[in-house]
Amino acid sequence: MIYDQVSEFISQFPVQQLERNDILYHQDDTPQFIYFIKKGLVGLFHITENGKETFLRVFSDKAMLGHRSYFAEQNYHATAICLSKTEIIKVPKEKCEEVCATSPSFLKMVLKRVATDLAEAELRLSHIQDKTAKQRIAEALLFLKLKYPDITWTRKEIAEYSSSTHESVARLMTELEELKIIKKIGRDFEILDKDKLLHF
Amino acid sequence: MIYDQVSEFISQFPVQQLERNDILYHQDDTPQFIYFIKKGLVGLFHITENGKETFLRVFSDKAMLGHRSYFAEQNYHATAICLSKTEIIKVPKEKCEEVCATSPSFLKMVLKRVATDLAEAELRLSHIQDKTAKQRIAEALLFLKLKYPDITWTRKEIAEYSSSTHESVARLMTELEELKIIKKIGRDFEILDKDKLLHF
DNA sequence: CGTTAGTTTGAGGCAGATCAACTTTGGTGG
DNA sequence: CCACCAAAGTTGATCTGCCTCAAACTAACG
Repeated sequence: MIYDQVSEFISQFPVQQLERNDILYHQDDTPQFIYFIKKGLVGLFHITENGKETFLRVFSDKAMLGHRSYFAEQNYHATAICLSKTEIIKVPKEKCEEVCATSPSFLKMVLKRVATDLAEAELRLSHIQDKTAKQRIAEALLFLKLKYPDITWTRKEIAEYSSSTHESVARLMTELEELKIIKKIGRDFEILDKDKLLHF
Repeated sequence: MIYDQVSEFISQFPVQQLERNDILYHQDDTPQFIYFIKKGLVGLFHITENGKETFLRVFSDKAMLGHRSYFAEQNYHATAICLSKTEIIKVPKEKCEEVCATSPSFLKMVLKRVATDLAEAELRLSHIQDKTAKQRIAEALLFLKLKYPDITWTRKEIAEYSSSTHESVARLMTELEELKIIKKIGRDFEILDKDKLLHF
């Protein structure tokens, strides 16, 4: 775990309290920090010229973010937005160089993380060809709700994660409720039958 | 450049001659080597259960491959296939550990490469939502032909790179020829008007 | 040449995006 | 604590891009 490895080091930096919808950094900005989540949830979203959003990654407790751009030596390719109350530690990028220099195992862990994320992104790419929108939405419901059960995911977020639209998500959720596979609770929902949802 | 950095080290390993369609490694296999291309072209393809192929990455002279799986400590998530006559150097993975241990700058360069590829994959994901199949095919034609002009790309390869079908590629190419934007030459083609193709 | 992998073209169908109108939810401020 | 209202969700109707299937053609290599 990267966080545990560097927890002592990052404890020297102040913790910042953020609310839902607060922005850590904007697409196209130049990296100044690497961020660590002490507690909370952050989403990474890419926005195209004509306003289409794609939900790229989720970060939760002890996750690091901003590292991809930093190590690629690029501006941020996406925007990081808080999905809940979140406690963040910002490490100035100059300090990161110190860590990289002193701890080669840190680099190796970051590389492992990024290499894993690359496979995930490429498999999602392949997935889009292969599965119907309904299947992708079903999988997004499973992934988001099982992994992050405390968040009331909006239809829009689910759609942007599954490469679909909020209308299609609403329609499928109605269908899934009739089949007793999920149960809607206000704007939230719970999963009643994992297996049926997985093999939908 | 990673290759130049390690060229002396890898020169101790034999060069292997491969032909078009030869396979470097198969999806799901466990990594045993890291591969360096001395000369030639290799494509990385993911195949889903029901046989849909996605063209993930292209590797040319001096490129490294197999590193993602090695550093993620995963089996290969895709298959590497030669797109032309290719000279390959295979470095056993035990030897890689030596390099990583002795050369921290090597790790940093690999991390930069993988972090860059991650952005590219995620932007392609976002792209699929945003652009029509025609636009994506036009961009694939540009990318593949301008960057690797000596290859006669098949319609299938272009389709798998642009998340489309070989029929749609053929149709668009006919249309683009009528508009004098490209010119078909046997199975190959050349680009007559870059700008029009880019803004199609 | 003959063979086969690759290409082209047509016809048809449908998944799911889009647009629009209406309802519900849940936070907030009086 | 309730009333309000903006944001989120629902549902219907429509429309079309492009995928799929099929069949005929042709380039290129041995």
